[in-house]
Amino acid sequence: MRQRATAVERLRAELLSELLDGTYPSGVKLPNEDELAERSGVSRATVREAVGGLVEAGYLTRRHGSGTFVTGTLPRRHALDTSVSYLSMIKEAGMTPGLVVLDQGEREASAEQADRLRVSVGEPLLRMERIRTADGRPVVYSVDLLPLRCLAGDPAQLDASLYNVLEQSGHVVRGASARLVPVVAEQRLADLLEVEAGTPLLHIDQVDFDGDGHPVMLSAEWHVADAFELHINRRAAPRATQAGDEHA
Amino acid sequence: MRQRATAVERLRAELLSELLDGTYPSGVKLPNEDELAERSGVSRATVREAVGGLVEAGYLTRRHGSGTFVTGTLPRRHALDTSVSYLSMIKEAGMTPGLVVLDQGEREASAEQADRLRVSVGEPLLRMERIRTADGRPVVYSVDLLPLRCLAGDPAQLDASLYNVLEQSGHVVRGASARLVPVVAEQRLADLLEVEAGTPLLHIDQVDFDGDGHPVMLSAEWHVADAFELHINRRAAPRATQAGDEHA
DNA sequence: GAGTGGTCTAGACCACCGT
DNA sequence: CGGTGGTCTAGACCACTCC
Repeated sequence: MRQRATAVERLRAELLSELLDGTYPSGVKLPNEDELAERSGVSRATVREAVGGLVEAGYLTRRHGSGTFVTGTLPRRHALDTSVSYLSMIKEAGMTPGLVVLDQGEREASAEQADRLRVSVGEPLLRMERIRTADGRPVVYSVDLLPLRCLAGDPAQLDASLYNVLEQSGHVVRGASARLVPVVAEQRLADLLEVEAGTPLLHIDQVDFDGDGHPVMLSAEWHVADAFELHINRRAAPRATQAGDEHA
Repeated sequence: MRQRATAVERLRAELLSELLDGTYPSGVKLPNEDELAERSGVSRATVREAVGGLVEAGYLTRRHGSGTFVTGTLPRRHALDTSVSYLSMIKEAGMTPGLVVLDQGEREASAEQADRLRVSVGEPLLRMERIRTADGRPVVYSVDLLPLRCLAGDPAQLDASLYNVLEQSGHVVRGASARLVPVVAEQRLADLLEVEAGTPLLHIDQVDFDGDGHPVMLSAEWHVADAFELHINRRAAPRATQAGDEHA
């Protein structure tokens, strides 16, 4: 199940560790790409790929002709496009995360759930209904569903993030497709999240995928709007060939 | 001002055109990477980079050992992480886009606006207040602010997308940082968007950046929730080196 | 085993930045 | 001008899929 990490992944993880432990503080210039390559015993192309991932994630900034620099301000830690674990998002926002399990049990997959998880109808699923808190205040109510056979070990031992549990079972979550829907809290949600009925909430309906692109978890979440800021970083889409590109 | 397109960009645009014009219909397998390379007169690395962008954008799917395939169904979705122009998003969703200009004028940058746009307080800004429609129905109300000096030509000639206008002025929008806030429509917004007061809306507060990373536009938008689906594709963040990666 | 994408190398030249 | 990132090449070997 475990696969040897690539040179790119190893170098990227090493660089990130050095960024986090202060070896390269904010604003400083990294060694140039040739030197990083030589130092790590890899080619420059490998360095560029490793560094590129950290640039995309916001840790580093490249300046053509000048160098590669550690990003001054902290990257958007709670950016919806990159982060996947709310536990770490809350922690990195400087708040104390908490978790209240409202319900934990086994369900059979409905037709729709089976379709989205690409399993058979009736497949046994673990269902977790929880509330996340930040500094004691409810911020997210969520219902997660995942196939029991994706889990190794004792399902009762589910203290940590479901992402960690999945990872220990050989399913590293590599990405997700999420649908965003603004809603207003009806009475039950309002009570759970300790807000007034009618308060605007952000509903996120999400499918998580592992490294092979297989769906491994369904998450339905309701976020309190002002608990902490939800950000996304957007990139321009690729563009087709068009006329008029060649004239002066 | 015009910069020669790279081989990667040219090939990517050419492939995208062929995807859109039906040369490669849904589900079919693309020629393999060696053949694409030879056919286009570039190296395989260049092909991989061009194709990789289209995979990220969701047009293509790679299957290790099998080939690269045209993504099956193009879902009607509003992918907030990749697209930046709503005009084209609405078009690509198969609906007819419309635009109603409520107000267009010049304002001086406030302290907060100047800070976010990195210009001086009082800098003249173009302000556009508009409503986008899809098949005649209001879907987005927006207020855009951008420095007048970012614009070339006649400011009265603003029929097209602001992104196009910026591009023709030498500021290609390459990305954006957006804050998402679920809200409920107060009376004025409800009237403008033809919904009832209290209807949940998604508010997006955004800064657009050009290729150099300089902010070029502020956008405040309010989206009708059920007009079409708002999606984001999430990717796992890079991870630092950790213990326990080497055991069997 | 043949075909394909996944990773990596060593080296080249270009474009941009600052002095 | 030297240093840096940006682009690209030609080729190699590996890992996976399917026949």
